[in-house]
Amino acid sequence: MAKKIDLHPSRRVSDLLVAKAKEHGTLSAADESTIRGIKVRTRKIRHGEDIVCQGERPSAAVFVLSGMLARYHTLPDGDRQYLSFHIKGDLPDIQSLFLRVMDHSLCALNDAEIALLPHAELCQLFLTQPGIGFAFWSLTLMDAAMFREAITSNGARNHVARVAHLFCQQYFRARQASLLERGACDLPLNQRQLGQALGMSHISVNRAIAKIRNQGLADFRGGKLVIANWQRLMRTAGFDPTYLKLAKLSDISHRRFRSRQ
Amino acid sequence: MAKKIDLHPSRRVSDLLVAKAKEHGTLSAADESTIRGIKVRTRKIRHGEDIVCQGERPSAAVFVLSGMLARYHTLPDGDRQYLSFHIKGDLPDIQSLFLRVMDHSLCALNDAEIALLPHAELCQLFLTQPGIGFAFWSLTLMDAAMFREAITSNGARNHVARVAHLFCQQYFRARQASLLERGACDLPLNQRQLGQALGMSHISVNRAIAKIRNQGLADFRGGKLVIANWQRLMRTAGFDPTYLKLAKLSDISHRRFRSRQ
DNA sequence: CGCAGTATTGAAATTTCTCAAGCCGAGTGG
DNA sequence: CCACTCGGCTTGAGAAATTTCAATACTGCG
Repeated sequence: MAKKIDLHPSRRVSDLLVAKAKEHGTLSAADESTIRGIKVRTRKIRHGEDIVCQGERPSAAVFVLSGMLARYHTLPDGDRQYLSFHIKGDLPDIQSLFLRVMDHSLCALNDAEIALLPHAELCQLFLTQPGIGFAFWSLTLMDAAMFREAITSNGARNHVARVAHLFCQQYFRARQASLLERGACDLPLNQRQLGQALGMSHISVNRAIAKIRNQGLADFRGGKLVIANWQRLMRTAGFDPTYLKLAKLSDISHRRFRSRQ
Repeated sequence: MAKKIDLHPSRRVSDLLVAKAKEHGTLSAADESTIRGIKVRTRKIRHGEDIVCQGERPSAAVFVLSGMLARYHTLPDGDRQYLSFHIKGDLPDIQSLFLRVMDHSLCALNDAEIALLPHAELCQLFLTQPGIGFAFWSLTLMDAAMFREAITSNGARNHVARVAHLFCQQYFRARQASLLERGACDLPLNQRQLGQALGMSHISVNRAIAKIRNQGLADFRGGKLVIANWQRLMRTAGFDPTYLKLAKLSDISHRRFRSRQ
């Protein structure tokens, strides 16, 4: 319950946020300084703790600084369906800006640190600098693309491919975020939780992992994912990272400038 | 392939579009007239025809005027995974504005009519009237909420509930769009396609439908969905329409006006 | 009338889940 | 240092769910 509040948000947060926005477009100097002007609070979250719950109406958006967060639905029988996993640099709930209530919850899978970006400030930001708004909009769209991929994975892939696909996605995203450590990345889940993400029993998860391991594709244990053969893993997963690649927005700003003249 | 192009886009399209945007916020007179100023082309699509394909980079967004559209992934083996179904008033691919390439395809399930909104115009619109941008952003967020719900449905619900849930969702949305005809709505899919949406075989779909029918909850045949007992259907589906309800945005504009002063 | 696509049904084959038991490694306390 | 516990991982085997295969109706339409 120790929700420590750090009152002097380090420059680190702004740097990260600017970097994130820059991934999706070129920021003007004004854009950048506006982003740096956002007043953020940081907060430490303990392993397993909920950050926002289904049904709530938060007034700030979460920005992940470290650790891994997950979104999940709570089912009538109390069981969970995990929907997505989030790493440093992600904004897992900007949609809360525009949706009335949370349709799902957000929790920390390990000890994590987040920054809170007040909705009011974000709104203001988007109104005055629509370019920034576009960058954030893009983020929510990639989110949707990941959900689509999950639908397909859970609906149409066999167990091994399903697990392999999740591995690929997490590994790929961790690499994009420079979070790899000697070919490995964190994935602080147990097999049961993996099953709750992939719509399969933990036994099936175990057997799928065993196959992946035995075929020398990857290893996963104790919350660490180690890739052994990336190419073959991608192939058995049917993983195509296109859906994770955002438009550079150079294109968009192009269009923008053109249409302004 | 007869892609008829209607060169005098009726006021009907603008009316619909304005109505759509108004669902999510209050438009100023200026906003409204700007929307009405968008130059649209309308197009008739034939049953089964693709409108945009996976891998393409469209330059206009689709607005559904009549008929039903579907988004789907094409799997390596050529099979399909349907991701969502869209009715009159939907904008099934605004995300194409910001994502580099389509990660999925869009097709017509029956004969349909669409309007094409050029990306350039939309961009321009969002830049000058961010309020409109917010309304459209909201739409993509509800999209994501529907995807989340699909993940949970396909991952955690049994066959009967899964089918029932899809029925509930489509019926609910059709009602919102005033598309009901004496308690029934169109759902121009066969059982096989239903299976490709829900991650189950067409046999299982058939048996699930049979149960739903025998229990007097609903009937589905020949592309028509008739609800017999809405309350009980919702209950067996575990359907909670909260995720389909967008923020009225009165709230957002509130925030906006406040933060401007 | 007959065709083509769709729906329905039964039964076998397969996958997946549930249940149950044993294992392993980390942390704890004697 | 060792016994103990706890959570997570692994494995086997029977039960249940699901898919596949195959055959038979149904329906709208030319």
